[in-house]
Amino acid sequence: MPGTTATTQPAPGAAGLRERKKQRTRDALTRAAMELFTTRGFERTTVDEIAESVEVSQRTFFRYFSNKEQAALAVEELIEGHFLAALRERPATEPPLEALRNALLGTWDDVNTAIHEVVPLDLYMRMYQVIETTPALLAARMRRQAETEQRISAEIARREGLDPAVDLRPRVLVAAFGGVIRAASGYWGKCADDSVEQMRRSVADHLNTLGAALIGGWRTQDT
Amino acid sequence: MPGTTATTQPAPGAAGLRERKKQRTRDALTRAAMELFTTRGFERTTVDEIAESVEVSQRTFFRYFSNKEQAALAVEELIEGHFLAALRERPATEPPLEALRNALLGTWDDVNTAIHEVVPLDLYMRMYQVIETTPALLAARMRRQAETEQRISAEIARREGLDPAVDLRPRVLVAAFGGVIRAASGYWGKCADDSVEQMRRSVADHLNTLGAALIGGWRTQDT
DNA sequence: TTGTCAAATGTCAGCCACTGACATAATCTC
DNA sequence: GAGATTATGTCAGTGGCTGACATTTGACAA
Repeated sequence: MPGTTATTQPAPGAAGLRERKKQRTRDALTRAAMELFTTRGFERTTVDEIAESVEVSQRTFFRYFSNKEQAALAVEELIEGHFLAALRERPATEPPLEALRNALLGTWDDVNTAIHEVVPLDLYMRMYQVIETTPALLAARMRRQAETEQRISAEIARREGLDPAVDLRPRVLVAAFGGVIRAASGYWGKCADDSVEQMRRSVADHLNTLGAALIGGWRTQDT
Repeated sequence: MPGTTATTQPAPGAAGLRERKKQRTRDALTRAAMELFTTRGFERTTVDEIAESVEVSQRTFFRYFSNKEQAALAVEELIEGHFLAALRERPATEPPLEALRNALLGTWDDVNTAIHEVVPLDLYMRMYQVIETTPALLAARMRRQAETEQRISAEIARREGLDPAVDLRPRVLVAAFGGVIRAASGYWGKCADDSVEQMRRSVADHLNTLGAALIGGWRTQDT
């Protein structure tokens, strides 16, 4: 297999040639996949076609992606990875919802540039539409999101010094947070020509609404 | 295809012989599938094996279930169907979260008997474990849950006279509600010998917690 | 009962996602 | 440059899923 190069963490600057080559084929594969998915549709694109267009064997494709869906969701995975990293670096003094909010809005630009290193933005936007209308992709996405929410909850619980097995508040908060994101991006997806900047504002607004209901610290003793 | 007999709505008493036969094979298939999945595991069970154990062709299996996952999630689908029906019948005077809560707790027993008409309860409980540990099933489940949450949000919005495209509160509330359910059932799944009754209590408790933050009506003018 | 229609099932051929095993070729390390 | 690592190609095979068509089975009326 192509070593365990996490999709979310491209090697810093210049690792060995081998690593750089792997990163290139991975990017080429995701890009080719997205290109094909957006033109021909997800199910009407075969893995062989993707592999062929990068001049790589089908087997190699499956060494980079455990399945066809993963290639389609590579960018979203990248985004969530960035978000999680940002969250971990929020100062411990911020109350939960504020940390989530700031992590999201604070890395918005970083994320955009990171995406752009792999695919042009409009390709990603078209891909977004395909995902929204392809059952297999929706399922795969939901699953990943559930996993991510799990990790986020764990991080929130850690920050607040709670036992996530007992106290459900982190989970509930994150579920609500996720709900806002999903609702907002669902809305965004429908207005085809909305800019990314607009979405940022939209999300920010909705998060404010949520805040009214859930904001505030949970710590028993305050520092 | 075997007509559009909704899985969630078994014919009342005695429809034609044809209908009854269909229902019987459908139940037999789900039961056989669950039996095999719980003993052999999901991926190590082939559709041919399921079909064969009911003495039906593989093709017929796929006329009842659009894919292997659906057979594994048939019971959960049944449950969510019941819940949604119950929600629609809650009096319009109840505020949102209370309606959700009452719909859930009020149909608990109905649901249990409905399940029992198809499979023994302990089989369902074992199946629950399998789902929790099988990626493909988690993905399929998440997807269905997302769809259900969507429908629930729509119903809440309707009750409250809100436009779901504009006002995100229904979505957020339902997301939080779903988060509680998922967290509670996740917890339930881990304590192998917990009774269903215990879970009912657990869910009820956690919903109370949530209530403190979100309960109350949203209507602009109260009746 | 019987004839007719519609719906359910079986059979068969085929596509495609995905995997294990082994051979080959490209980097890395010294 | 030799030898250890690691990525890639090739090949054969399994299994999910579908379309097409023939066959059976229950529904309904004459």
